[in-house]
Amino acid sequence: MHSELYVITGPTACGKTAVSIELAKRINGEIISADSMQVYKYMDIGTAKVTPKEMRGIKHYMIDELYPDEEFSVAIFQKMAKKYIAEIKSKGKIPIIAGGTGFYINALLYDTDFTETHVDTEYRNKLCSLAQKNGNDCVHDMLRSVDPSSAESIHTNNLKRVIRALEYYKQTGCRISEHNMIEKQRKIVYNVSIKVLNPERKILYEKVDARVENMLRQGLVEEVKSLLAMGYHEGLTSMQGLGYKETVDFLKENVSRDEMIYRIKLGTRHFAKRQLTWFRNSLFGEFVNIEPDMTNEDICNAILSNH
RNA sequence: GCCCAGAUAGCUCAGCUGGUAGAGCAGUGGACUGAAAAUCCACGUGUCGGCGGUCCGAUUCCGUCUCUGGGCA
Repeated sequence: MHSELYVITGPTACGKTAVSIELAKRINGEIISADSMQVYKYMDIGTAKVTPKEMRGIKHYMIDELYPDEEFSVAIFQKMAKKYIAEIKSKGKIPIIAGGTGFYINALLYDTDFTETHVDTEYRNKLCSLAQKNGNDCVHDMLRSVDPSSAESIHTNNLKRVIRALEYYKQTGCRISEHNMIEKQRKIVYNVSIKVLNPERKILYEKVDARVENMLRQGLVEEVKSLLAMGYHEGLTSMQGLGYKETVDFLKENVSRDEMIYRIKLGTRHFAKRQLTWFRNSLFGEFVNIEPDMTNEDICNAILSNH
């Protein structure tokens, strides 16, 4: 094993957690979670967070780092993860990045530059209400006038990204399209082995359904109730997570329990599909096909064999 | 047994008075560089239940059969 860093990723419910722990045991590693939701405290069932028992003594980072109302972003993730990589290495151990948020993994591996801007909620809200009043075209036209290239590549209806591009221009005076072009030239800064766990699609979807059923059995609804009781409202980014927003809708009696379950399963399937698109076209990880009868040891062998 | 209503894409259904079909959802592919479990885009041929008949031409009209609801006995 010549890699200084391992990445274990894959679509949700593919079995990353158990495999990464097995790998950590095998190579004397510690795990950094690359997951946009498991960072939050109190959100355990809905995020399928590793339990202390499952960890089997392997130290995990980037889990339970924040309260559900704290700001989190790819930039914060990158900064913290870099720190933890150094920490793990200094102990003579091997860092393993495990998680399904491809965007975060890329930012870390390519060491994307995020130092120039901050979140401007006021400006975002202003643009948002402008779009609501005058239509998405209005805001998109604003972008076209300052950054035609971005306007060209970002669809009018993708308000979030249109707003971010405008925010970037407002704060830096530069076009985000130019910034992105420069950042895209970056090379991976680690000697890393990137593995994408890839079960057959049909089996993956069955696993997703089973996992959702299990979450309900474990008390997802109670978890969401308790978050709401603690004052974490539905508008928070954390509460927009899969399983959380649907459960809030159920508790508000907007949808039936069956409808809630259907939506969580469906949303999770869609999510898994989006993740795979990212892994294929942006992360360029090596896909490891997972057969139903493979044990975690088998999968680790496959991960370690060709490197 | 009789009466009524249905039978159209994987699912739910649209298809004025006949010119071989179209939406939503599902599914698939894609984008993404400080909200990413978010946000956004693209892609719709299927014995129009079976068999006959009328017609230049039937998913559309007629007959009949099968099946599914509902009602009456």
